[in-house]
Amino acid sequence: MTLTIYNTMTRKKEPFETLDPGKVRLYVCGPTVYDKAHVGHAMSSIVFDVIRRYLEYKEYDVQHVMNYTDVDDKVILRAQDLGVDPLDLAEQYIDEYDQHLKELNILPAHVFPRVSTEIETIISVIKGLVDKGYAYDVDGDVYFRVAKDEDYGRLSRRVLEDMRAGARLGIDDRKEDPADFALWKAGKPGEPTWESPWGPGRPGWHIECSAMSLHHLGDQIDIHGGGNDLIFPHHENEIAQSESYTGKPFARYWVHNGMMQLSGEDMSKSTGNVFTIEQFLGKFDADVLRLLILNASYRSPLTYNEDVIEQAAHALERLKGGLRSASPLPDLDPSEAATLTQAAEQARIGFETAMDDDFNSAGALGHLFELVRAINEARTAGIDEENLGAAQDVLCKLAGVFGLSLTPKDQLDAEAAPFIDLLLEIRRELRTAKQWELSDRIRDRLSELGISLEDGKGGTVWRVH
RNA sequence: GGCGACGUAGCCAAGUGGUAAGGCAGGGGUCUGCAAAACCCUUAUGCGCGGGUUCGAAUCCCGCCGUCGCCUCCA
Repeated sequence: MTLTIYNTMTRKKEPFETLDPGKVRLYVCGPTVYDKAHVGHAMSSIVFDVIRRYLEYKEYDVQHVMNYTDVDDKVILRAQDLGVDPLDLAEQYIDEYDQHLKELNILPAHVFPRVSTEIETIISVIKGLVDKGYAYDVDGDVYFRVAKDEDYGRLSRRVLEDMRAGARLGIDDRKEDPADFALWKAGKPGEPTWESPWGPGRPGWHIECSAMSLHHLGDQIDIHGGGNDLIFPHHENEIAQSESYTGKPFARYWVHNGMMQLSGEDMSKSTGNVFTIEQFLGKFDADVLRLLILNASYRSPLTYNEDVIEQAAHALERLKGGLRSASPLPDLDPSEAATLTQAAEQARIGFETAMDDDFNSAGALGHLFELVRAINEARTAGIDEENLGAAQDVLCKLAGVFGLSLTPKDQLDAEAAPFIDLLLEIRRELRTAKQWELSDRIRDRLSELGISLEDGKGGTVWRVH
């Protein structure tokens, strides 16, 4: 089966072909670290994590780079407000985001470059652009000469003329063209600055990604990702910079995730202000956020509200339910095993077919649930552990492509288990004696403490809910 | 104003020409002492509205209505 990927550049799904066979160079634009990260940032990281996991599932060797923008207007402004050093502030949020990536079970990129550690490359790229006539300096600033790039605007399908007419900010008449953008900004007091051929200053926003991608992945990459809010101007400008500098096509596939709908007062009410990743993880499992995202197309805007979170939480319970252990019965119809094996195989094929179609995770998820049902049916029929386990392995492997851990919530201390078992033992005797009131009280009280009891044919099992 | 998305059941959502996946919620049932979980049945003759093309349309075309994003701060 062939993987097809929607390419923002062509606005079409295209068969996926890599520059080097079996190897994928993946660059994803990471956050500007000026504040706590919110679930929208998590969405982007999760989307590209799943893309990476699926590529690796298909046995591609993926080289993944994600940057942190630690030098930027927003960081500087925020630091000035707080009266702290901008780089320290950035460092703090980078640490936090690193932690979030772990908690969200996102595979770490192979390289996490930052502006502050890539100044050398950035300056040499800017220098190259100036030498080739694609950039010019004015009073310590360096601007990209948009007019010199005849392809400018082809990713966002914008016409240069319209952009000039629509220029909103005060026109800076030191620029040759209102559409020209900054590669290097002359330093101002209180800002972090570095020495450069144009005097002390700092990089503009767009140049960092061109430079980092070039530095860590080479002149050309397979996939460049980010939120669709970055298409213009950020990615458009990256293309202009990179291609003007190398003279080669930059990224083969431009992949953009849709925005999580977070703005507006209605939204803050409906979510109880669970916006930051920290807040979300304080209340819900990381798998819930994954499921919420994977249930929809990565390219579409995503509804984010309390209902949807609840639904995802319930859906997660159902998925986990598929992993419960067998309760084998002796008089099993032998065809059950064959039926289950076939269901697992169908789920695998369905999953891959969906994912091959531009990472259709919602379609793929449907196949996971179908497998869960088949597993549950087989368990009810009394299938043996080995056959059930084989199907559950398929479920886990496919769920793993989604980065779902499906692990139970923080299990109680191991010390609690014997006491729960003791209560169950007493309850069993009470039930034998038909002391329903007392036995139900144990069940109800345990439930309040977060332990669910399930009375089955083989006895009572408990789990944390 | 320019560019671009989207509108499928109570909610989320897949599905780009062949007769509507999946999840959540709801209803009925099996199991159970009662529950829970699980399983079975059930919930859109219908895909924003109106036309058109076609043997056949959620899917293609035209118009209208509505929601949203971007237009040099943004994952």
